[in-house]
Amino acid sequence: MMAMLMRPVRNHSWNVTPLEARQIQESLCQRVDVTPLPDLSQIKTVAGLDVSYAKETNRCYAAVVVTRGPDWEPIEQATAMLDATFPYVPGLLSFREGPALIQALSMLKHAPDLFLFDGQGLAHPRRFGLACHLGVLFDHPAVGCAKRRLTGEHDIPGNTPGAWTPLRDEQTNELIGAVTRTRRNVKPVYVSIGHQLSLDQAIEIVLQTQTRYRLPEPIRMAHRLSNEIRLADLNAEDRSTH
DNA sequence: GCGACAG
DNA sequence: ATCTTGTCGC
Repeated sequence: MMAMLMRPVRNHSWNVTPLEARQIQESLCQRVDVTPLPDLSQIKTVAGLDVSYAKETNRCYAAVVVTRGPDWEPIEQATAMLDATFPYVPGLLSFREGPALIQALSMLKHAPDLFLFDGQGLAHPRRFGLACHLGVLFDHPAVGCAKRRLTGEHDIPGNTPGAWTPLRDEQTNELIGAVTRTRRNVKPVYVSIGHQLSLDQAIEIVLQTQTRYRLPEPIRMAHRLSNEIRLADLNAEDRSTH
């Protein structure tokens, strides 16, 4: 029998109301582990994860691409198509994308050393963004790398690759992420802890997996793959309907 | 009531 | 995020 290597060590109902979703976040956020990894150089493979959607059908197309450093060439990929049962609500993204991403991860034959998500981790109103959520469910190292801000205040980082400024909760002054410049003359990205590493290490992962574009290579590849399977699915649907 | 708001 | 053409700039 084939062992399922990538499966959550804990789970919960995904068929919930927005109110219940917030309660789950407030409960699970206590399990986020910000202990630094003992040795970042032991991270050999990074999985980029992303989801695209079909406007009409509301279907989710999840993609995970496992890459190996130092060049971050893809070594394995997996996808999943699932109809969304939850709407997009700022702060509750993981309840929309989570089920499809979990299914895609379950298809992998090799466990990546770390998950890199297209979204926030701790830089979230309840400190439990997508990267924290799946990191905790899989009990696996995870990083959040978002293109836009969800919450927190910050200054603009210097226009030099690697430059970053703290993203803080203005009320508590808590450090929740790092606004990080990956390329000169390009808008910075929002990096935050997902699970089982430090903010410095999360930043380092994003910078190391970045090549010549704004976003880390694993995320770019997952983004492309999710779009590919979506377009393929929509084309197949057209051909069967006509 | 008004503005903000990952994907 | 998706729907969409061309267009400005390195």
